Amino acid sequence: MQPYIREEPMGIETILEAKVKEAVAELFSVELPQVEFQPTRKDFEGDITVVVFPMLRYVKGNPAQIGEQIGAYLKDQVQAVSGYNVIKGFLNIVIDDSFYIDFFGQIQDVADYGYAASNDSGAVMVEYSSPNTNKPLHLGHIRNNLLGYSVSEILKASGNKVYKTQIINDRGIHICKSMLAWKRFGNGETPESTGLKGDKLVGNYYVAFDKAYKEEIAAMVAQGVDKEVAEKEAPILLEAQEMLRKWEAGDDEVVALWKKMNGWVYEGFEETYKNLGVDFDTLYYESDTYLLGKDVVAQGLEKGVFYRKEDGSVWIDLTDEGLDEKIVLRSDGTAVYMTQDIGTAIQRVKDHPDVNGMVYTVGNEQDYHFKVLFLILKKLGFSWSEKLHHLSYGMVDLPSGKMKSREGTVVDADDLMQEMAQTAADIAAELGKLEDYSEAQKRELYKMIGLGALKYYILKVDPKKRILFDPEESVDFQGNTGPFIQYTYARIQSILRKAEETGAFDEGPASVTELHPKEKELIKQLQLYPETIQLAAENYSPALIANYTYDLVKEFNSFYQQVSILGEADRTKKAFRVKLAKKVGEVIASAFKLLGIGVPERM
RNA sequence: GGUCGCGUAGCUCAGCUGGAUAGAGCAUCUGCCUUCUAAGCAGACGGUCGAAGGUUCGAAUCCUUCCGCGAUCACCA
Repeated sequence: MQPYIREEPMGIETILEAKVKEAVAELFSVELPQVEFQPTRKDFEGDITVVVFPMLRYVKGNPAQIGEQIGAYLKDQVQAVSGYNVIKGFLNIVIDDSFYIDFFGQIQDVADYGYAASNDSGAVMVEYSSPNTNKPLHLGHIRNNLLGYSVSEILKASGNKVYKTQIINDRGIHICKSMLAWKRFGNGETPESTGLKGDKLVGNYYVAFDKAYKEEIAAMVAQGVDKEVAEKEAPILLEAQEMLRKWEAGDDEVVALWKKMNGWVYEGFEETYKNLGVDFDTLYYESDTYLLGKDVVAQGLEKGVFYRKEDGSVWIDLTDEGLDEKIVLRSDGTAVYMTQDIGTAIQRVKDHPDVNGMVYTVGNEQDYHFKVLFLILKKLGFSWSEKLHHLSYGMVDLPSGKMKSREGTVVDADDLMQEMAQTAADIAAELGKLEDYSEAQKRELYKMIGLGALKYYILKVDPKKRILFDPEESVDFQGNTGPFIQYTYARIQSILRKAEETGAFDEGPASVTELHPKEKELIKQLQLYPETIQLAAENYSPALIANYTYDLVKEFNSFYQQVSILGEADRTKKAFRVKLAKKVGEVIASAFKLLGIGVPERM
């Protein structure tokens, strides 16, 4: 989406900042570098508050008195200021209803209100998901996908061009383990023959490998072999390693099996991504990129960024930066993880020359890796290295501890989504809702609500905090939740349908001249949407969007409860309230779109 | 042990570059469906912001130390 360029309505802060400076210059002959504002607390009269204390560095005197003088000046000089009061060092300013009415008039027909005009600073590539292909996706991947997708949407809304990407870890010892186990124990099973999703089938063999491996170790230990030796020399492990060597050598049989099983996994992943509602613009495969980066290492050696040890391995010394020495090429000349990531980053810019920044959505267990990666790219002199960001997020843990695929202690992504939809269905049945809907309509709605609950539950938390997920305790559908917000949206749509039928919209151009306090609060909250998007983009934090939306919705429900919309006798007021409700609905839908959550017409 | 992150109500979380009496939801308890959808609204209860120092007119927020939890420090990815 390309937001069109337009004039943003001028915020009250911008106006007041200039006027407060003017007041201080006039009254005290002092230039103020900046003015500090905050929303007025609910227990005081006013809409916006100027904090006087910071001015005391420049203006000598009593804060209450200074506030009083500035207040009087503003009321006299600024049309939008209709009153003020001073409590201690806080100047609370009352903004006239007409200002908010005008503001609403300016935004009510702006379709993509809140979105910034596109900037020209180049595209951002956002990487997320990036799974291994030996097992199905689980709850940890869900957090990763939701964050990556949402941050992409937020960056777009804040004016950036975005490429969504992932690097699929399709090669390595892990997939060889699944392949070997399938070859040994699989009896030719396929997704078709078993009715299993491809990723699930392959994942089962990964577990089967681990079981056989552990049995071999136990048998060897029983025969007196040292445990550590057994772990390294168990025949099944040696065979898997041999398989990896054959793959790297391009062995026909191994490569064919590898293609077949990865193919199954991709079909399974595709289904999961589709259900989860995430997508990608470009894909990278590790099998294509794992050899990249070696030539860059050679260049780095020439430049003196890296150095070679006697055994031939190549390193970078980051001790000056407070980090350690890090290997970038093995003594046998093969690439390590870091080599690959250096090469892949450079490749991405080659493939997409407009890319001027990248976001890596990867768990915080890799904080150190990315710190080093970014530093290396900087030392290699790439201009875009300044604009790399590791979107580091906390792990999703179970009450029993870490999720481990090998041990089967994972919350499966497909199962979880299914359960959430089922919970939504149970609640709807209990409340006796929408009995006139067809089964297909219901199924679609429950999926939307279930996913809304799950996505909101995960995204409302600050990304860097770890999440403890208890499968025994279901995700809430009440209070600060996705369904609560969806429900409010549905209520608004219900009003709009009725307003349409009764023609409540068409009351001519005349607008209200005064606002109900709840209407004023709503417009103030709407005003915050554009800056919230910018803040969320700067901080790579969907949680800010979630919290904003919750505040807006809470405010609307309070308004809805206290003020009649369609029951209002005054036709002008009624039309205004309908339009206000419509705008709130649009912003809810817009904000939820940034979170990747849908909104229902009814629920 | 070194480095990084986190620690706010019984539970889950907000709290922007320091600003007024630290806010929500869940849970518990009270009211509100003959008026636009009660997955809602209004209210009660609940906190030495991990601890101690420091900077400041002012600290949950910044600095130092300590405690607790987690991650990381591989010629693994």
